[in-house]
Order: sequence, then structure tokens, then C-alpha cells
Amino acid sequence: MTKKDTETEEVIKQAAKHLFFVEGRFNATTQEIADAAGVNRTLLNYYFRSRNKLFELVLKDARFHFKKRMRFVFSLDLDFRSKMEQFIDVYLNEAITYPYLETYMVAQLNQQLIKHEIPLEHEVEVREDMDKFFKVIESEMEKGTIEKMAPIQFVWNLLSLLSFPIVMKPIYKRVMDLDDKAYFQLLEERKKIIMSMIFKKQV
Amino acid sequence: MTKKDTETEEVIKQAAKHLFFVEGRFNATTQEIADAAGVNRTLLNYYFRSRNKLFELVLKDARFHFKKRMRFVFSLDLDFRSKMEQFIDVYLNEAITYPYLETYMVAQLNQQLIKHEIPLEHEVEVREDMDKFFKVIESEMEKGTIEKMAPIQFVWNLLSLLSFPIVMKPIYKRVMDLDDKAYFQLLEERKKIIMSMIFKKQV
DNA sequence: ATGATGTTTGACATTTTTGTTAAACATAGC
DNA sequence: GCTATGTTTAACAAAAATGTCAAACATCAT
Repeated sequence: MTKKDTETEEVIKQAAKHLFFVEGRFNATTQEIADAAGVNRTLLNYYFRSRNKLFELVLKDARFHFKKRMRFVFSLDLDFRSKMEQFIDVYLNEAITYPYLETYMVAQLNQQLIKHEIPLEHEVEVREDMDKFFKVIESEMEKGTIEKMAPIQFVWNLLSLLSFPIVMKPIYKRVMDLDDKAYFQLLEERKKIIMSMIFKKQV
Repeated sequence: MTKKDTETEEVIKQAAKHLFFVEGRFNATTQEIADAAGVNRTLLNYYFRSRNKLFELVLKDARFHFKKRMRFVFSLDLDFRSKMEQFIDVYLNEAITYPYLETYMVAQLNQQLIKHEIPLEHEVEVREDMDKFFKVIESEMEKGTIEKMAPIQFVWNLLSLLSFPIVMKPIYKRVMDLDDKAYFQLLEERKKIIMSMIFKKQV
């Protein structure tokens, strides 16, 4: 295995990632991916056998990335409030670099579900992680730092407030006639707003 | 023009709509659409000339629908709070029947932007609508019913809290092992939660 | 019943996209 | 320099998807 080996393979994977998750071009052709990577199209077959295998690999990577992101919130030895602050920060930055990651995963999962190709895999693991997080949330609700509700509702609140403006970026940049800097500024402002929304208002 | 004319045309459009917006199959082939509509594939060409034209038409319809949905909030002669209540109700019901509508529109718009095929069209109109809504929001902020922030942030809060659980439905149904009824129940609960989140907490 | 009109169909042509293969190429070890 | 190894390329084959067309079909007015 020479140096070039992993290089080209990686270049292709990165190009695909960019097309899918940054540009949202979910049905990019092999030619488009090859062009974006600056390599011969047949190299996709050489390294990944088929278009599908490449797709699956990139998706698997994305899943792993996302899970890592989700787990980050637990890894820190901080009080709940600071953890949430950290999480929001990490999540927003990730989402800014890969705005279409979540949409892509949902689209993929959905199509697999329709075709009844049900990918179980780390399902159990995810559920365990979520249950753990639910426990934390419930204890915070007891403490009174956050409003009482079904834990999943809290998770949805948190993730939706973060994710929506990222996914909808092209629309809102356009309609509101903003440049990237202005948009980024709005997202910065947003961090505080989200914090104040998910925590109970101090009376 | 016989009865069958508009019938088949409509059947095809509905089938396409269903594939795109309900199942999330954004890159469905003409054959798949024809099968879903229960008609011969060539009829798509007969009625819509090309696959692309059909896509454009359905997207235009979707835009119109979405705009109507957005305008609904203004059409009622109610106080702000009740208007929001109505809006949430209508939006959630719409989103339940067409969960992929927004995602589809974003994906489409994004791809058009990348290819520099910039569809201006009713842009101005949308902006005017939004400005009007911004004015209302600002006046509510003055009154103190909602927290002070950039108006777009309020809009994002409202829409994200509504839209996310719909778009992510396949993932969460799966991970949390819920059936449609249970999921619907969570969405019902959600209406109140969203209301309490976007309005200032009574002290 | 006939013909005019619009609809539906299957056969075919074209285009687009993917996958394969053999030869050319590069490079490291001998 | 030569060979063994893995990499890259272009030419080709195969498959998938779209679009066209003429003939078959249905329906309605005359």
C-alpha cells in the first residue's frame, strides 16, 4: 500500500461527502463525484466496487460522526446547563460545515424503510444512549431547571431549534437577502436564544 | 376535453406528489411514478412533455400550497395568541400529510442555486409577506407577550419546533419503537408545548 | 355508422449512467 | 535495469431511464 493509495480513496470519499452533505446533491452521479474529486471515474469502481458501496460507506461514516457528536454531550464533566451550552456550540459548528447531513440520513433511512431493507445495526446502542439522556433530563425536570414534559419533547425542542435554520439556510439566505457572514451572525445570536428557550425562565 | 383527460393528468400529479412529499422518494423514475399512478409510462410525456416539466409543476404546486399555509395565519380575525394556536394546528396537520414537502423544496432550491438557475418568481411577494409578519411580531414584543429578539429568530423558533419532529419521523418512530398512533399523540401534546415555548412565561 | 377528436399503448431510438477489462503507468525492492 | 505490486486510464459493454412515434382505441357529435 503506497501513499497514493489511501490518498485517492480519501479524496473521493471527501468529494462525495462534500457533494452530499454540504451541497445537498443526494443523487450525484459517479461522474460528478469523480469530477469533484479530480480523478478518473473508474477509480470509484476500483476503490469502492460500486456506486452503492461508496454511498453506504459515506453514510456509515456520517452515522458514526453524528453519534460521536451526540455522545459529546455526555463526555464532559460539567453541570447540565454548561453541558447544554457546549452541546449547542458543537452541534451548530458541525451543522454549519455539514448542513445536509441530517436530511441525507433521514432521506436514506426512509428509502430503506420503504424498500423494507431495515438496517438494525447499532439501533440498540442508540436507544441505550437516549435512555441515559432521558434519565438526566428527567432528573433536571425534578430539580426544576427545565419544564416538565415527555423527555423526547425536550430532545426535539433542543434539536429542532438547532437544526432547522441550518437545513433551511438556502431558503432564508435568499428570501432575507443575507450573505454568509450575516447568516452566521444570526446563528451566533441563536445560541443564547436556544438556551433561554429550553431552560425554565427565572421568575 | 373529456372527463378522462383531467382525471389521468390529476392521477399522475397526485402519484408524483405522494412519492415526493409523503414517501420522500425525490429521485423517483418516470416508471415508478407511472406505476404508482397505475398508468402507462408514456402518458407522463403526453401530459407533461418531460419528466422535468412534471417535477417543476409539482414543485410549483407545492410552493403555492406552502404559501397558502403561511398566509393562513393572517387571514383570521383573531388576537395574536389564537392566531398562533390556529397556525400551529394547521401547520402540523399539513405536515403530517406531506412530511417531506419542506425538505423537498429546500433540496430543489439548493440544487437550482448551485446550477445558478435562480428562480426569482414570487420572491418579492414572499418577502413582503414576511415583512408584514415581522411587523406583527415586533408589535407583540413591544406589548411584552413574546421575548424580544430579531423577528426572524421568532419565526425560526416557531417553524423549527413544528417541522423537525415531522421530518425526523422515520428516525424517531424507529429508535423509540412507536407506532403511528403513539407518534401522533406526541405531536398532539406538542401543540401546547410549542405555545408555551414561543410565548413569554407568565411570571 | 362515420369521422373527428383526444387518449392510450407498445415498439423503438436515444441518452445517461454504471460497470468491466486490458493495457499503460508509476514506484519500490531487488 | 528488471520485475512485482499496486494505480490509473481509455475503450468498451451493459444497464437503466427518458423520449418519440405510429397504430390502436374510445368517445362523442353529426
